[in-house]
Amino acid sequence: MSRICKDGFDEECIKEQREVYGIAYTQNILSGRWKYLILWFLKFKERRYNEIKTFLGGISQGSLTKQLRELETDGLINRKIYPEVPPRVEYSLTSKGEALIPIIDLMEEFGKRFGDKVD
Amino acid sequence: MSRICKDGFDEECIKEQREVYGIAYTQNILSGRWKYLILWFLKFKERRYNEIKTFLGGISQGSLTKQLRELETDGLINRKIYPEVPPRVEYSLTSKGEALIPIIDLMEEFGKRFGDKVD
DNA sequence: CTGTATCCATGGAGATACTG
DNA sequence: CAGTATCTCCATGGATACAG
Repeated sequence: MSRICKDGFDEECIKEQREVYGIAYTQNILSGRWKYLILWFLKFKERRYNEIKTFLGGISQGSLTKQLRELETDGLINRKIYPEVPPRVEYSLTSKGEALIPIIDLMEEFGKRFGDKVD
Repeated sequence: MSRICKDGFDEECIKEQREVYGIAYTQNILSGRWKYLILWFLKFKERRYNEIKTFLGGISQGSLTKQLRELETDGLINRKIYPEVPPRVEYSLTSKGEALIPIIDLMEEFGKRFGDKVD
């Protein structure tokens, strides 16, 4: 993300630097086609790798693993490994990840209200 | 966006189809590196093409025009042309676009709270 | 089951030049 | 001032094959 703000704007925008940065930050950690959906799916309970994969339908393993790693790196989800055979890994939201849920819920509402019907 | 949901999930997810679709819809109309920022910038007042361009800093004309057209097509912003010389065009939020502002504000808050400091 | 490694296709975004 | 038209580049994501 390149420079965001220049000078010469009205007072509403003075605080701009920080506000704009906040938006960009949030957008960045949510960038990726599946992250909103993964987070939304995790809000109910922790889920295993394959549950998420099935839920997302079309995603490939490579992509899913990558998205999951990014979410983990950004501190949005926990990854808990059970030393069993066959392996079991469960993903859950961190508190930071949970703080994102209200945003996703709002997006859901917006989409239901304004999106073209899907039925 | 490919298929989203399969069957066989717990009751929290029954309504899934509609909810997930809502999220995907909202995500889609906000896809693009600059749209959140453009919307945020318009929330204070209507703005001219070059104001937006300057505000965004690094964006090229080609990209800006494209993002603006998409926002207009999705019904998020109005484009008002003043038949003057030199030309003047002002962009403003539609009511649908305004409905997105709470989401962007939440993202801003989240970013300020959890993002690495920028000072 | 839960990954990793590799390659390839696609689309978003920037640069540049031109126009009413 | 406010665009349009091209062209190019690169990151993201998907497919496929292989592994602990």
